[in-house]
Amino acid sequence: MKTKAIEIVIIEDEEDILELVEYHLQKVGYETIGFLSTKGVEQFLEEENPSLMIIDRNLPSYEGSEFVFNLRKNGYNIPVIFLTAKDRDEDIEEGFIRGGDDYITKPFKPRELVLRVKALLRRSGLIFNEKIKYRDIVLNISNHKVIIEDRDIELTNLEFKLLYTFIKNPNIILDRDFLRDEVWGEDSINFNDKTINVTLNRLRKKIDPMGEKEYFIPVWGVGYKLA
Amino acid sequence: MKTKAIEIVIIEDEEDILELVEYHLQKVGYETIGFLSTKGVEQFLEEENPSLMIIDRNLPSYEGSEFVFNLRKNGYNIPVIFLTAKDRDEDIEEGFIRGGDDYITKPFKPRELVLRVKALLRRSGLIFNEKIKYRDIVLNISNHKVIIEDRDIELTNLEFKLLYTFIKNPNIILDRDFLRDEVWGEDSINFNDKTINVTLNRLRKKIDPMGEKEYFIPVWGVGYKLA
DNA sequence: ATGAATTAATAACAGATTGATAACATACTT
DNA sequence: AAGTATGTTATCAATCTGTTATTAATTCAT
Repeated sequence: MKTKAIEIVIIEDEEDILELVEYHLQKVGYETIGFLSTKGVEQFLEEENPSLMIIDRNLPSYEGSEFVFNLRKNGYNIPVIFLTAKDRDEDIEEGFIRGGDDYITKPFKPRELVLRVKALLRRSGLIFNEKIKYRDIVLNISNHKVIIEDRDIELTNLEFKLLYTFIKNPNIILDRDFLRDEVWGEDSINFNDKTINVTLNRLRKKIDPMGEKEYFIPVWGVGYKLA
Repeated sequence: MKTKAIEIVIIEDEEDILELVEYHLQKVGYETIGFLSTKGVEQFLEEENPSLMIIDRNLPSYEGSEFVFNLRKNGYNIPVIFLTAKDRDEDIEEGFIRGGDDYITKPFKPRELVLRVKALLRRSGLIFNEKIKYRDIVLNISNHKVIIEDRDIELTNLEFKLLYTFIKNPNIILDRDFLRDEVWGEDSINFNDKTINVTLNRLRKKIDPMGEKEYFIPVWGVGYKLA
């Protein structure tokens, strides 16, 4: 599983605030890059593809929300949080209308900022929780451990990927093509029909040896569904 | 193709606030459904797959953020906005930690609420369970589930495709050639006249065992019509 | 209106397709 | 090279689905 570092752009002309924000974000593991103005930011977005942007509105030479509006117009879809002293109702509305995803007013609480960043990243599909839970299954993404009812269960890499795929899409029928692409990769050639059956069965045996949980419901002629 | 309305669930025990929120959301074109407590909400989510949820925290019998936490545990990934009077720093943090996407404190500004809803919907615009309704039939395309009057009905893949075809074309006479092409595929060769009859009958038995609904009207010598 | 002809509904059966499982073979890791 | 992980094949079991046969309903000509 690929764990790409998450990089966050912060645009803020007051250096002490910039440092404060960077400090708190770095503390929880994000990479940050600060700008004192919007200058050079667009080029940076183009080259680096950062995951999120935090931007002040009162910036020298280019008002923050206008800058975001222009980014959106140019097709940039990066998640944006405004962090600004402009706190009138109209200001906040303007922030959203011009393409912001969240709006935090100064003075701000660092922990709330971090949580809002995390929530927005999660909703944007850029991070996943290190742990995912479904029914009584707990998946620990970082160490590939699976815990079910306080029992540690060892899964192979393939089995883990398969289970992870289902837990990301619970209650949805995943057809065999999708599973093949997602778990085995799109370039898997000469893919045997039964490979999925067998792998899924090995997974079933491990996470539910008694066969009483009915995690995976076969959908005849289509695929499986995690119930 | 008909654009699916966006449906928003609001859980709020103070009726005047509930009405106020519904009013403002409806004004900008969203469908809303209000609940005075969390009772029945989970079942509703299962059946209707609404696009977003707004929830108070001080609710009778079930604290809002705990409810959301439990939803997340059960695999529901619906975007959630807390709308609550609980405004201490720890409350807000808790809201995000338990799975909220946004947190608005009362008293709130209706226009900001609407904008935050819109922003969150835009950012979430990933996969929503597609569902189609006709009369009292609810088809969930993503899990092939059929719900009729609160009853889950199991259909085979073929039966589902057949029903889906009719629900896509309600009140229109579908002739046998069309049904064959659509459900069985254009390359189906040596197609027996009676196959459609039998399959349709099996479907009828399952979705209307008492035979009182008259979903499918036979059109003599032509095909069938979903009434 | 009546009965023959045509089509639809229904039940029962059979074959075909698919899934589950075990056993084996190969590939991969260390 | 040993041990694990994964893919392949074969067999069995489950469940769909198509066919056929029979009965019921509808149309149409008389």
